[in-house]
Amino acid sequence: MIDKKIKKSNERCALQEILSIIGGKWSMSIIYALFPGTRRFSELERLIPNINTRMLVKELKNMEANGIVSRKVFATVPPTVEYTLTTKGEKLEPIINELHKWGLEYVN
Amino acid sequence: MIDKKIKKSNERCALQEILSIIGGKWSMSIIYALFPGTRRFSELERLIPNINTRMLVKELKNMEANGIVSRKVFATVPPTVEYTLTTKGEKLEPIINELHKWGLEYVN
DNA sequence: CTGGATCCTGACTGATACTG
DNA sequence: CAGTATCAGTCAGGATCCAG
Repeated sequence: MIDKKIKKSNERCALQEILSIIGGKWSMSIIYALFPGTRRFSELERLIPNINTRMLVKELKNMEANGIVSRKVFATVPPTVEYTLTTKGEKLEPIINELHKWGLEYVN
Repeated sequence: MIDKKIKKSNERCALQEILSIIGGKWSMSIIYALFPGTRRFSELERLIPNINTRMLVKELKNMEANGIVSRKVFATVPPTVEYTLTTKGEKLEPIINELHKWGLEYVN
């Protein structure tokens, strides 16, 4: 939706398209929590401090729409939903790890 | 200012501290524009499409406060201000380039 | 040229209540 | 368990005008 507006801008705007996908306040934390593998909704909610349900849902939907995570629903009682990184999402692992290292070295 | 609130959170929150520094909508575009070297304020404004003056000022101040860019003022008429990446900021180059490549490959 | 000041909108947030 | 709905508050981002 937001993408549409900046879609046809020039190459230098690529970074902004990327940020519209993974620049959300919680996106990277979620991706980070998914690196080890599949997680259930409640696991993510527990693993990511201070996130609330609504934001987690929102980011997960956004990232699913952008093909970064895949969502699998199991028709059990109680319901189970699992989130996994797609190949596209996994490619972000080295980048986010580098960013994380940069933060540890230079932040504070 | 925002940092204060999340300062004492645990390690998993490191990503959020980083995002509070370079997660702004325009931060990465500005850093990207500074990779080749020093730029004047008006150069940045011209190089970064769709940014407005206030946001550029704001982000530059934020990044200066976080030690990512350095600001040099020349007392000329008309005034000249040059912005340069610090060492800390230059360390982001490979990361942002990787992110950029990821975007070119996977966005759209 | 390089910003500061102001006003305004939309995104994010927190708390709570509710559903399949 | 995995969300949706609503109200209300804060804050980042955008537009415009003004100043040294």
